[in-house]
Amino acid sequence: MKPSVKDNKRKAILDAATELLALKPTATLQEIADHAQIGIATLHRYFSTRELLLDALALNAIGLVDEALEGIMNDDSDMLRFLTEVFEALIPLGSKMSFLSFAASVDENPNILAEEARIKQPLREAVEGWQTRGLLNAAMPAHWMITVMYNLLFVAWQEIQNGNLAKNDAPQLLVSTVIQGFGASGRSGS
Amino acid sequence: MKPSVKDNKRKAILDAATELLALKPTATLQEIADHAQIGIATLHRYFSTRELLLDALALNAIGLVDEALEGIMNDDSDMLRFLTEVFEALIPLGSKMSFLSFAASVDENPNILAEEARIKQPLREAVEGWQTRGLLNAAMPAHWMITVMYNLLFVAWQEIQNGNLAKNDAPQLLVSTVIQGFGASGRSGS
DNA sequence: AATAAATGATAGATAAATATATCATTATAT
DNA sequence: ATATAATGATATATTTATCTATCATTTATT
Repeated sequence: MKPSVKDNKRKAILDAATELLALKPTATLQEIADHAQIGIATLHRYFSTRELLLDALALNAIGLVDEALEGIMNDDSDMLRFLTEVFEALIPLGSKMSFLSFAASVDENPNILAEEARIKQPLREAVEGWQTRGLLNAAMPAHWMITVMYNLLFVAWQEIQNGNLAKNDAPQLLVSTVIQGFGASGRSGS
Repeated sequence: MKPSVKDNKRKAILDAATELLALKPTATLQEIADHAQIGIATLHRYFSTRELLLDALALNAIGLVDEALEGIMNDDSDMLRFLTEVFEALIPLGSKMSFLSFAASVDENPNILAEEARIKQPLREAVEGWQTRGLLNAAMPAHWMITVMYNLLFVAWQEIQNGNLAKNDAPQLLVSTVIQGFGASGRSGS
């Protein structure tokens, strides 16, 4: 069951491709091969068509998110800790998240749309639980909160790439942003 | 100085093209023409090459944002009102905002990058002022706040398009999200 | 070291997108 | 109503991207 060297290379290609396509969705196969530092012939050996590559990218992203969320259980006791762990796990996957939302909606692939909804389930259930408990604003639609959080994962990833945000600061900043907002800590309303 | 009928059509094409490209950056000229409900020959008459079309899209987006922000002055007295007005003005331009950030970074067009920074200036100055006054969290990087707000403009626009969010609810929801976050209204941090 | 597998560069073929040109039809203006 | 301008459909050419095939070189295996 150990991943072969070929599997590793395949994963490296997928990672590089996702990274580039998240920033430049119109990248050609040649550009993708360059970014992955391989010849275009090799790229074709691993993924015979662009369409197959895109499908593999989506499946890879889903698998990585599943893997990252594995083991992060919500014991319903400590919301901030749970959120921090989720963000720590998912920020490095920012480009994958972004690609997923885009590619899935673009390709209208129902399979991938379903998977995308599935991987959002844990966070959705957690949010709804916290709303019931009065920890989160019950008047705000849960769907909006989820959407915002997943989008901010990509924003954070991008800011890290651009050198505007320290990797280690990102999870806390995200938690603070979504829970408290930008308001001064004491009070916030008018 | 009145816009001619041809200018109006030109703008209509730009609007339709932005809308489509924001959702599907890989759209072909044929798809853009279809979405704008014109023949591809007419599209070529207005914009002779794809590159010229993309440049025009960026310039149009910048002009619309300028126009939308015109007249919204920050009197430094009422942060929530100012933010609400900015969001009311910019949410309908969500697809333009999104296209701008993407196209500019993709094309590496320095002109557009500069304009993009310029249209963010008013909000940046306002945020920094509010931080000084203690209305906003001074420990949070202003750059992060601006980036988040501009990204959420597109998210809100998208949610409206998808039918998940009422147009009239969006500005308030955005203000609430960025100022208070998702926390229950009373208190938020641990 | 010898063998097998994988790679990259390159060339060529196919397919797709973009760009140009023509013409009949529709809309607009006067 | 007529003339002018704009449009859309279509055909064609050109460019670009994708895909396939070949072969020498590099890398891995034993």
